[in-house]
Amino acid sequence: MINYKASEMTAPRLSIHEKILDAAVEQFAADGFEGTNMDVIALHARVAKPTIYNHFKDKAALYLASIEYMLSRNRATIASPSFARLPAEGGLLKVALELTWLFGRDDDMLMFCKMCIAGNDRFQTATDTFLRNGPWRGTDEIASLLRVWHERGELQIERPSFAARQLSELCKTDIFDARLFGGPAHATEEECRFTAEQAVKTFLARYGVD
Amino acid sequence: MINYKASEMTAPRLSIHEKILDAAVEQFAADGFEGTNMDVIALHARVAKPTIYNHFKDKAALYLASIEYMLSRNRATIASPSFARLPAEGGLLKVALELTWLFGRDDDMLMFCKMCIAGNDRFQTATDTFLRNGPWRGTDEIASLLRVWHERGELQIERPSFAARQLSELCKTDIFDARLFGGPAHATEEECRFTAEQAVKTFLARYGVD
DNA sequence: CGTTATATGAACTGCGTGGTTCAGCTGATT
DNA sequence: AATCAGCTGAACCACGCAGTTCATATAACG
Repeated sequence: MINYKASEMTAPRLSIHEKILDAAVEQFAADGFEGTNMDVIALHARVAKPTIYNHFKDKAALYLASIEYMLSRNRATIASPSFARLPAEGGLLKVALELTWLFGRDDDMLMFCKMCIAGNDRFQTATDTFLRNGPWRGTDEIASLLRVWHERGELQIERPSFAARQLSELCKTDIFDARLFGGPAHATEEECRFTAEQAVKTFLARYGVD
Repeated sequence: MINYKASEMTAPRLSIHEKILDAAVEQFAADGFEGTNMDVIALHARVAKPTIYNHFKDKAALYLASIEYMLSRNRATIASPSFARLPAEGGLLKVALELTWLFGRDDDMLMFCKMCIAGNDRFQTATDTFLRNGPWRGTDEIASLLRVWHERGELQIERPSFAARQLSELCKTDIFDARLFGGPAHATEEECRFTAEQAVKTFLARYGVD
C-alpha cells in the first residue's frame, strides 16, 4: 500500500494529492466553479484525469477539498497569542498589519471570497467552512487578544467581539473593495501600512485608555 | 398591453423587456454568469426563450443590460447635502443609518455586489459602472459632508475621503459579510441601529473635537 | 520473479445548455 | 378582411464538459 500523504513520508516530490489540489485551487480561484474545466486541472497538475477521480469523488468534492486545503495552507494566524505580550498599541498595529496584508495582498484569500460570494447558494457548506475557518476564526482570535489588553487595563472594551470586527472592517478601508470588485492587483506595502496605522489610530481613539 | 395569465391579474403590468430583466437580475445575482441558465430565466420571466433572444443579442448582452437596469432602478443618496445643516453628531448618525440600512436591508444593493464580484473578470466595464455610481459616489458625498463639518470646526479631519471610507466600512460591521456570503436575510432594524451608533461613536472618538 | 495497487492517456458516453428554427397564435393596424 | 409584427412552445442542433472505460505501464513489495 502506498502512502498518498507526502507530508508523512520522506518524499522529495509533491504527492499526487497535493499536485491536484494546487492546480485545483489555482483554477477555481481564477475561473470560479462553473468556469473551471477538469481537463485543465488535470493538465495543469500533470496528472491523468481518471487519477483525479481516483482521489476525489467529483468536481464538487474537489472544490470543497480545495477550500479546506487553501485554508490550511493559509494558517498564518492573524492574531497570534504571542502578541498578548506586547503593549496594546504595538500589538494592535501588528494585528492590523496582518489584516491589511491579508485583505490587500493575499490572492488565495481574495479568490475564495469571490468564489464563495458567487456560489453561496450552491455550496453553502463550502461557504460556511470558509467563513468559520477564515474571517470568523480571525476575529475570534482578535477578540481574545482584546480581552487580554482590556483586563490588563490598556484598553476599555465593552464588547470585544464587536470591536474586533470593527477593527477588521477598518483594515479593509481603501484596499479591499477595489480588489473584490476589480482585478487581483495588490495593494502596495505603503497602502497596507497606511490603512493599518489609520485603523489602529481610530480604534485606539475609541477604545484606548489614557 | 394585456396579461396572458388570468391568475396574474393582481401583479403589476411590466413590459416584456422588464420582465426579462427582472428575472435575469435575480438569476444572475443568485448563480453568477456561468451558473445561470437561459431556460430558467425564460421560465421565471414567464416568457418564451426565443423572445429573450429577440430582445437581447446573447447571454452576455443580457447580463450587461441587467446590471445597468439595476443601477437605473436604484438611485438612493447616502449623504444628502441637507444633512450639512445638522450638527456633526446628528448628521453622522443619519449617514450611518443610511449606510447600515443599505448594507443590511437593501436587496438590490446586495444583488449588485454579488453580480459585479462574480463577473468582474469578464465584465469589467459593468463593474466599473457600478463602482462609480455606487460605493464611490456614496463615499464622495460623505466626504463632502465631512469637509463642511470640518470647516465649521465640529470635526478635525485631515483626509476626508479616507475618513468617509472608514465610516462606510465601520457601518458594515456585523451585518454585511453575513449577507454577502450567506443568504439575503435582512439585518434587523435594531442591528442596523446598533452598528450605526457604534460606528459613529468610534468615528467621533477619532475625528470629533471637544 | 510475480502480485498487487495505482497511474496513464485516449477514446467514449451522456447530459446540460446556449442558441436556432418553425409552424401557429394573438392582437394591433389599415 | 387582410396584413403584419411579435410572442409561443416545442423540437432541434452543436458543443463543451463531467465522469467512465479500458488496455497498458510502472513501481513497490514479498
